[in-house]
Amino acid sequence: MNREASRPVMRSPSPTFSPLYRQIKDFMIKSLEEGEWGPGDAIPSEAELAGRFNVSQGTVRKAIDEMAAENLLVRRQGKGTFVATHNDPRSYYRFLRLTPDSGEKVQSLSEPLSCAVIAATREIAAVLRIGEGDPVVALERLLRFNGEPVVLDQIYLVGELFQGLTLERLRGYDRSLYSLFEGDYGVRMIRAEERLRAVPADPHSGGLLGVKAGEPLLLVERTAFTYGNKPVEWRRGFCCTKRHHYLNELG
Amino acid sequence: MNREASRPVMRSPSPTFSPLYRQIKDFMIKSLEEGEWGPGDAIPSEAELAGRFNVSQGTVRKAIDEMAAENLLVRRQGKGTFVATHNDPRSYYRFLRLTPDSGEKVQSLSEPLSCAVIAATREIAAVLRIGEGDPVVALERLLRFNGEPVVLDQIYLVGELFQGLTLERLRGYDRSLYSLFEGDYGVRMIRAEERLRAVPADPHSGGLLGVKAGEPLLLVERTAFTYGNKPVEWRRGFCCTKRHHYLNELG
DNA sequence: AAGTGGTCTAGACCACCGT
DNA sequence: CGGTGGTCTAGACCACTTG
Repeated sequence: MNREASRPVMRSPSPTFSPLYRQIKDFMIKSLEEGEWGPGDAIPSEAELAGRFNVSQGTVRKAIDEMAAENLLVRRQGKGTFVATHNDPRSYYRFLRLTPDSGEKVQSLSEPLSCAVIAATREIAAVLRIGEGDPVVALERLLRFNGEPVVLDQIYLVGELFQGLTLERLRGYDRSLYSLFEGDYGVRMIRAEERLRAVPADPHSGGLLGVKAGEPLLLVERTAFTYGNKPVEWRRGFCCTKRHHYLNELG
Repeated sequence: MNREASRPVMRSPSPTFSPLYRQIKDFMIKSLEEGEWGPGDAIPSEAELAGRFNVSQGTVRKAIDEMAAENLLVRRQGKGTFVATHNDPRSYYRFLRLTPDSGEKVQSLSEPLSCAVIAATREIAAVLRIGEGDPVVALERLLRFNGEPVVLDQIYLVGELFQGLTLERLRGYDRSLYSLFEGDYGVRMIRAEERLRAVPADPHSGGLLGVKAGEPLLLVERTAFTYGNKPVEWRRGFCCTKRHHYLNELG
């Protein structure tokens, strides 16, 4: 990547052209994917990377800027640039949009109910892009806000990636699920899509959330992706929205 | 803003320090607020602005970059930089998250039902930060997807800003409401917050949406803001989510 | 060809963090 | 103090649009 001979650079009239900073970004993302730099680690300094890629600091900077905007990296002035991690208060609630109507900050607590390996149904297989019948870790958990049950989550994970996950392990963990996934299985969630609907409570979910069957619940279906846009989690969350709501910012 | 004498710049050990590019950004936002550059207009070129502010092009560029990231401006290579507008297919559905389950693109059509000036209730006044009893334009409309009624919106607008809005005007308009607000009243929505809940249908909304009273509807409450974070619209949307859902991307 | 935004460089200096 | 990211400059050249 320099002005001289040794460049993977593709210049000008080429359909596959991409600017230097993007090539560098792609390379760095690959480094993240391959675990060369792990969550929480400091990556090399801008000057170091500029030297390594034989480009100016400004070009490295632009690559890092984009990755920071995508929450892949976190910059800290004077200290360095770090691989983002769910094991960090700052990004702890990045994927949790449910909040109390009162606006207060309350403590949320996850109560795991069950955890088992099952065979992927056709629906699960389609979402996770695996084969029907392939192993899937299915877990159910109740999310409480200040002790009050608010969300019942039914979570399905690509079995291949989460072998050995048990109810005991989940029970002994006090941080977010994604923090555990990242730490124990090296699977980092970087993006998710959620689909929301209003549905009537069934006896099972209603019972756990303290609402009568037939009463409205907010159903949040989430597909979560790791590097390379690979879906690794599908979950259904049944939310009681009597005293809580799903908050979304439209930019 | 130069290295010489004539600068509003505040340097170094100052609690109110802000970098040059941010001062330029603030100045440009003020220009937008004051209508100096209207929606759809081209703003001066980067070189022109650099000369005007007496800074380098890179500094202006950084200011514009941020504004483009916030959807205030739109860059078009070779043509110029333009003030964002809702009257533009590209940003037409920027605030509409409801989509058919099938994933098809379908035509949505707004059917205005009523439009009147009312006195702000305590709740409306609080959200819009106006006085209780102040004039508010209240309008109700039905949103159809492929003819099928899907959303009933109850919309409240700061009366002072939307004087003279009538049902006839709404009926004769085929683009988005925000496009009309921007064109007829010079009020541009730049940001919104939505709060979602599941609620039982009442006879009124249920009737219009074709669901029985008591059946679950998705309630979307939106507060929309114009420049300076000023709330100018509050709306409640009752959505039938039998064949549609609210889609959200979590970055 | 002229004008716009997009990329890249080389170098300067500042702000912040740790030792 | 040295090392990090953050800001800013001046100038070069490329890519895209329009006339």
